Amino acid sequence: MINYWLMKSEPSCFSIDDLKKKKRDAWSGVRNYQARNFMRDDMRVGDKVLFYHSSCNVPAVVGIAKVCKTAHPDNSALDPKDEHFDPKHKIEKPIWFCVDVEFVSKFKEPVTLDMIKFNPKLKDIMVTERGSRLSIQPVSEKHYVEILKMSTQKAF
DNA sequence: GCCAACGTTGGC
DNA sequence: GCCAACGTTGGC
Repeated sequence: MINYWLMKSEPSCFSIDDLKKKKRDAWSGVRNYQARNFMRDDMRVGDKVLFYHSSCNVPAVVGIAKVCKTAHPDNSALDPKDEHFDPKHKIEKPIWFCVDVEFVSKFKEPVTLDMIKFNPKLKDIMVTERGSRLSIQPVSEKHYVEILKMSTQKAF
């Protein structure tokens, strides 16, 4: 039984192409408790991830990744020079966690936020809910499959 | 750059 | 534990 997720990243910071190049990487820098809890408590190896580009010209799901390592302490929080530094996070008492994700595929055409909003089958997906800022969101299998389907269709 | 929505912090 | 002030996210 695997779960499905949507994970947001600003492409200027870390894009699907960056992940493709690196093959796999730690999803570090999350400093939101709800998002952390999803990673720490619910994500398993093999879970599928919709890679979403946020805060950019065309917000969109741009590809697929999968979880390749379960949660471990996110020690970017230890580094005072890191923008995600958190003095409350200690080696012996970590607060922040991240999973590792592995590149699976990049869509030929992104499934844009507009396309998602326009598709009635996706009308209750979390990412289009008002004020939905959570950077890691659970996605139902139906929604996941529908977005995959859209990624193989021509965008009109 | 604006701003609505939401999360976090800290005084009380 | 309340809640005002502040910070952040992210679409537009």
